[in-house]
Amino acid sequence: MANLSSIATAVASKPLPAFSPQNDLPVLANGRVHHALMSPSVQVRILALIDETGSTTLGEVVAHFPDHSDPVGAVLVMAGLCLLRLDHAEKLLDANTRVRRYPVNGFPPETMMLSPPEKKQEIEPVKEPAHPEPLKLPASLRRLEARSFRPTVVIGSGDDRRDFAKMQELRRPGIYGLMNSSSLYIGFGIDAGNRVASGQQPIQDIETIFVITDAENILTADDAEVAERILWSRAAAARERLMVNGLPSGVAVDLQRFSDIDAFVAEACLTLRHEDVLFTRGSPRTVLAGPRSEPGRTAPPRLFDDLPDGEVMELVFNEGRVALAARSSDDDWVLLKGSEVRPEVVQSANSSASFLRAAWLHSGILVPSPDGISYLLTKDMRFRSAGATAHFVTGSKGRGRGGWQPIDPDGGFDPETAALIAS
DNA sequence: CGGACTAAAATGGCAGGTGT
DNA sequence: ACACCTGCCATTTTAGTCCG
Repeated sequence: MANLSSIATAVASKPLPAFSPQNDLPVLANGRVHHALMSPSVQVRILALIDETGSTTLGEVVAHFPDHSDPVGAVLVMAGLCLLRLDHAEKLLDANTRVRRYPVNGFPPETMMLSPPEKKQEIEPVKEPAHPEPLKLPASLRRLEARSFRPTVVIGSGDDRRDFAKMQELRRPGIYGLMNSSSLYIGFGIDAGNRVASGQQPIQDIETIFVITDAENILTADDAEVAERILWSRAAAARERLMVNGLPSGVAVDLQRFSDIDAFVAEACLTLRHEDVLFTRGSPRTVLAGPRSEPGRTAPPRLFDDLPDGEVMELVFNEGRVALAARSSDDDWVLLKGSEVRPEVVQSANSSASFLRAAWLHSGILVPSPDGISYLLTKDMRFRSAGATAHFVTGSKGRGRGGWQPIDPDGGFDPETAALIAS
């Protein structure tokens, strides 16, 4: 359930980080940087220096602060809070190192920077290896990269949607949800924060908005579109609210990337559950796992040797691969389990062909065949047209209604047919 | 801020080209 | 002759922009 009071409680219960001169961690609060090297006037003078021409250099900063013990340190403190950015910070710092606001016309993300330890991830300019030890590995060992994405979930009320554009960590590819008491809109944006703040409002009386971005900002726009389709499916399957928009299209994606993005979305869903926002029904495990497939996609269960409803059609393609589908009507096709699916997808194919391969391999609906040259469908899956079914199976366009030939399910001109249907 | 309008993109279908 | 791929098209859906 959407419960704003619970959100407020969660925020209020978080202890404010204590900032003291002894504490080396800089803190941004009420628009002001608190740190031993900073004072309000130093902060304002540095920013003014940058704003004169859009950038300045460390040399100019030093020249303008003859009375300051460590003006460069002050700049680094602000850079550490993502208020400033140093060009080519990976090189040696010198008087020519250029300093700008972060990222371009960035505005301090205001109240959102209250947890400096989290922000450490984004500190590019300050090169201080936090964990020097773990970097060294014995030659005999190899470190495996864990999955790549880590969600940041930010939530607010519909009335405050403009504020989402003020957070730099939301000004990047991400996904979002707009909720009122009965409906939910799932969307994605290349600039998620801005999209929420100034985009069209597709539903009435929005009470709650949440935005999910990647903490390391390595989620690309394409990844975000994949995440959008995954989140939509999860929310639709949860049946807690009416989905305003239809199934997003997603983009082409491979299995490993899909799995990484699914894990990213799963973690965000679990977070929303903990805050009592969405995904509150069922067990946490169910929330993490998500649905096996998109709602309405799985056909009704069929017993081992039951024949499917409708006319059974056969598609032979690609050097003898065979797929079977039951056609109930022109817009209701069920691809039967056991059907072969070509692993490859042609370049001109629509995104769904590759997306569904990845999604169904991920959930076990599609498995490699024993001989390894095809995928096999393990469940009856529903499609909206003959062309879409063929498109998925062959991984290519061009096989419309005509590719499917009726067969006689009771008997067979092909002895393998019955086994294929029943398998 | 939000509704109305416009632009852009995705979908499924199909004709036609290409290679075997 | 056949299977398969590409690219175009009409239609539908979604995103973006303007303006009161």
